[in-house]
Amino acid sequence: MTVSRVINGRSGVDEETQRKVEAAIEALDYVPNRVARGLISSKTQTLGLIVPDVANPFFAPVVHGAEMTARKAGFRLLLCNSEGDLRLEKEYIEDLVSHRVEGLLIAPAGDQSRHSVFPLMRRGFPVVLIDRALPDLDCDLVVSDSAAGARRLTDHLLSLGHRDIAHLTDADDTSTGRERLRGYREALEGAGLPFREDLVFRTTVDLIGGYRATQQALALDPMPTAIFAVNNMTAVGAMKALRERGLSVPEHMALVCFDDVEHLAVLSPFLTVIDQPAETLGSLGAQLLLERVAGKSGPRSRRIVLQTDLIVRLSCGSVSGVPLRPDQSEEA
Amino acid sequence: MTVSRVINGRSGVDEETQRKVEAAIEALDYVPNRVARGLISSKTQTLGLIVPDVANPFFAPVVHGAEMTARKAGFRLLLCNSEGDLRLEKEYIEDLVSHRVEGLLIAPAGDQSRHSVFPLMRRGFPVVLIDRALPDLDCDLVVSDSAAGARRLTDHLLSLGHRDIAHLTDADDTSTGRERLRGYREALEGAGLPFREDLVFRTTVDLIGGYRATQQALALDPMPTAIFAVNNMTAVGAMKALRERGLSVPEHMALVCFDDVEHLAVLSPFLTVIDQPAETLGSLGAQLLLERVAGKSGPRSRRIVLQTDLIVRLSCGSVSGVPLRPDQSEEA
DNA sequence: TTGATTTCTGTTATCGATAACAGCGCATAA
DNA sequence: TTATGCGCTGTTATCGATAACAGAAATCAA
Repeated sequence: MTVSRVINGRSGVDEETQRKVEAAIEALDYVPNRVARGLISSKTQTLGLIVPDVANPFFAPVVHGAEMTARKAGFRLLLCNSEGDLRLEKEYIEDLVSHRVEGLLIAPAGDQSRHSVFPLMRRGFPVVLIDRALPDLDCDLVVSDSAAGARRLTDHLLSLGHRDIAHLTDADDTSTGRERLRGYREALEGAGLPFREDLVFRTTVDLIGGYRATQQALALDPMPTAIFAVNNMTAVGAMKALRERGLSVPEHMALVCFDDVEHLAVLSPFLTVIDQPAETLGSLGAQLLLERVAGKSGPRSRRIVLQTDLIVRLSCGSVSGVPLRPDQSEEA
Repeated sequence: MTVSRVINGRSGVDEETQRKVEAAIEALDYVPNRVARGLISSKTQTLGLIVPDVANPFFAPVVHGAEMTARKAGFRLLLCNSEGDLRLEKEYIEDLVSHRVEGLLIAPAGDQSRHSVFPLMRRGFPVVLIDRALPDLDCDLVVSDSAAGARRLTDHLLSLGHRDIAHLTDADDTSTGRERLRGYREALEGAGLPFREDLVFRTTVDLIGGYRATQQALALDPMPTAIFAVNNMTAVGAMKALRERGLSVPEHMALVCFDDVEHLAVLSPFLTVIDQPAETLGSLGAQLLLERVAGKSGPRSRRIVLQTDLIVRLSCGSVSGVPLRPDQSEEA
């Protein structure tokens, strides 16, 4: 008991005793057992973060933002990689809960993640979703405005004269994919152009998916003049397919996508993108979660939609001779 | 007690009772408390993994490999990001130990990490180092053969006629940096060329560091004809500096580095690199650690050095008119 | 029928930290 | 002298799962 008092810096311990205890701790390499502490207080000071792909450079700042915010509040963050696999994601959720993390920050693998998340919510377990919403699930949420971003990217392409714009997206099982598709469609319709289902290519939103979808897009006759990839890795896959066909950006094909990634931007400084506030996504998500854990947030769920930035580079060329206008850049 | 028996699938429970218990578990959303289980058994079935930078694409497969191996053995992996900061690294180590992870897999931030790692070893706590060794620390270890890789990269440049080869590396506080510098030096001396300290640029081994070091290298007179960057991010920084000076690879400058990263390779298909078996680094490290946790490994420490692959692309041009020989590629 | 055995379920004690409280010694006040 | 308070340290009970064992009911053997 006295040892416990010393460790936790409580008052009521003689200075002499305190010194003796500290000496003993030093001599024995004693490390207090947080497992036991967590058991009695049911406070593990730990949050869980599940992302579909730690290897995706978009998630690096998300993780970083969440971690910093958690640390500042004296919480640590357990990071798990669901690999976009619903089964694995469910396993991790159960695992983290049984380890008594005090709350979960989840970037869901897909719409079906709701079956894993809903039981948590029903129990009143603190959960915050980031990056992707789940259908029919009234949960704290931090996302960026995908539809608006997609509209801006598409408008940008339209303003440069592009009419046949291919869109590479996922199999309609994420809110981000749906919203970006909606933005794409709205921009087309706003310009009085028809929405063509044959220009929408559904695939896995990674390098290989982008590669294959682009191959299909290039097989169209006439070939589209622009490609709007739903995220960075899909765009990289598109680059690969284009290069193999001897097509270069922006001369033969315009290419735009979501997510600005520093090292990709250096290597392909021509890519026009929508930049999401990834670090903010993570830190705001963690903040909402911490509030909920502390019981400071009411029963109502909070939905935060962050605005995005259009960064115009050189990847869009011009179809009808309309020149590139660098002043369109809205980069900060 | 009967509930415990049902959960753990022990025998000696009536079928009827078992069904009732399972129904109750379902109805109550009951999740067993691993904290309590860990307390009594002191088996948390958890390993810790500390890496200096989760955002570095090199570490993504390392993490993945370690995670897969841990999972297969019924362990989970807590991932922590030390950001190359010794203080943060030390904090995470203490944190994970007090959470009673059963072993630690550490990619150390730098040589000074030994002050955090040594006390663990003294206590007999299971630790395995990956990617980087620590001086005077006799610890299980999985690294790749940096010196040999650096020799091959340098030999490749020499064989193409390059003589003034700049080397971008860190401030001599990681084993990988030292070993790569040694390989570079040995290759030069093997070719009868002097080792020139003025061609070695010490910096932080990230994008900004590579950028600044390259600016310095380009200020030399005569300018080097080749740059050997110690890792992928440093090379990306070099690309940025080169482009700003209007220099392109390989026409004006050869560029080689360690680490092959898929999406970077797609965007810069000219980069000649040493490919480290990153996933193997993670999975072998986890395997050694699991053996040590299980007490299956003796007191002697095991040191595994993995061989690397030279992947020749087009980034090295030729100074003296020696043509590129594509058959030099040793890609699998 | 009675003791032995098997099958099943419940009790007690334990892991380590700590909340709540008990107890001891000493000092000051009445 | 006795009562009251304060400062310090130790005891007991607790968190939840489970090992070890105890006990109850049913079955079997003699």
